[in-house]
Amino acid sequence: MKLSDVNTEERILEAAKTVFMKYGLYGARMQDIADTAGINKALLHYYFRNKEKLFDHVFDGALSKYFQQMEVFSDKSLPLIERINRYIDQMIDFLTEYPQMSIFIIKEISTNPDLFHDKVHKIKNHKSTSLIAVLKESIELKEIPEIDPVIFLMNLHSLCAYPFIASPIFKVIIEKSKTTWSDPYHEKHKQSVKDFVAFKLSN
Amino acid sequence: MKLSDVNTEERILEAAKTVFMKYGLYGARMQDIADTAGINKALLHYYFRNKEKLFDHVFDGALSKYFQQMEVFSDKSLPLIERINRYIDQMIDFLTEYPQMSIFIIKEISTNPDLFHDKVHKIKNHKSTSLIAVLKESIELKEIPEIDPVIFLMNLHSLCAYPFIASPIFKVIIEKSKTTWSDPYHEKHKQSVKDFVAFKLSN
DNA sequence: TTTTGCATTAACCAAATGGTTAAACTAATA
DNA sequence: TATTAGTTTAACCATTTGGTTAATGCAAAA
Repeated sequence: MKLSDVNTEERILEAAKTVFMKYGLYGARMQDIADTAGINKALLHYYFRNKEKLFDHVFDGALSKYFQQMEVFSDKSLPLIERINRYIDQMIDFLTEYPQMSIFIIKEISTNPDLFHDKVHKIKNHKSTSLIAVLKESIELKEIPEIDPVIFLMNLHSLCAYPFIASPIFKVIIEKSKTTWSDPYHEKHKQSVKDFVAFKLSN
Repeated sequence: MKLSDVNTEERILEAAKTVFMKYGLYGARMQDIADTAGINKALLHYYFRNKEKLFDHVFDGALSKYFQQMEVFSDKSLPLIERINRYIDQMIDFLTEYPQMSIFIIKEISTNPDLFHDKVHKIKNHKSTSLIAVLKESIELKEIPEIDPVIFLMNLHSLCAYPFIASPIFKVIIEKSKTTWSDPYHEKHKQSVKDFVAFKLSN
């Protein structure tokens, strides 16, 4: 086995990630991925039998990283609000690093919902305690007000993820009314979500 | 001119809307649109020179309808909170009717941000008073707390639109913890956003 | 009825694209 | 050095796809 083995596969996956994230499954071109990786197109098919196999690798990786962010909900050593606040920090940091992630996942899922169903189930089984269950428990223990856990989860995700998804729209809407959407807003964004959580969960 | 003229063009646009919304510019197939409209593929190019022209028609229509929802912000005859609450009702009703709308617009914009910039500018000029400006004014008049208008606008949009965008994800996450995401949640969703607004804008 | 001009279609084309093949290269191994 | 087995490539193939063309249909005008 040559040393370049790992290297080539790595480079392919990195290139695939970039191209798939930008154009999606349909829009991505194998030639584009090959060029980005600096290799021959046939070599793609040598390492990954076909486009779908390659896509699956990228997509699974993205999906698993995405859901990985939610594991903090299960950390029983922390108070509920603290868990959620950490999730907010983590998730927003994560999305700052991979701003295309949400839109990429959603794009593919909305185009092909069937395929998605199985994949999430496999991942979901790893972390047994979901936020919904945790919330229900806390409500029963009267630790938090009687909110609807599903609505709350939805609102929480919305506040975290949507700004990254819709940033091209916001950039235009906001226009010159403020400077670039960058660092200062990053923290303000986090805080606004935390405020929302505090508002919803305080007695 | 035959009567069927208008009819055919209508049917093409309707079909194009359906197919483009589902697959996006890249993924949509002219043959698919033709089949959906029940006509020959060549007829598409007779009415709309090429794919992009046809897409533009659909996209422009979608974009204009989308931004049209925000016109209520300019209605000076209503108190600010009332305007925003109406916007929430309108927007969520609108997205309930066209659940693919947000993801469609965002998908295309994120793939092709340049083209988008001009289009919004044309539309934006029509409604002079944006929510940001209105908020700034109200803050100066001490009618509402000193919130960051951009953050607020972002949060508001997030809460309204994201649930529709991410509904495939939520459907899986929620799973059997609740029944289908439908009518009862529709109103609950609206109310949760209104609660957020009340929380943010009340002194 | 004949003509005219738009509407519609079947057949076709060129380019793009995912994928294959057979040959060439390369570095260990015998 | 010769062999072997994995790696990489150029050339090629079949299919898909946006788009064209030339012929046909058809309703109103002449």
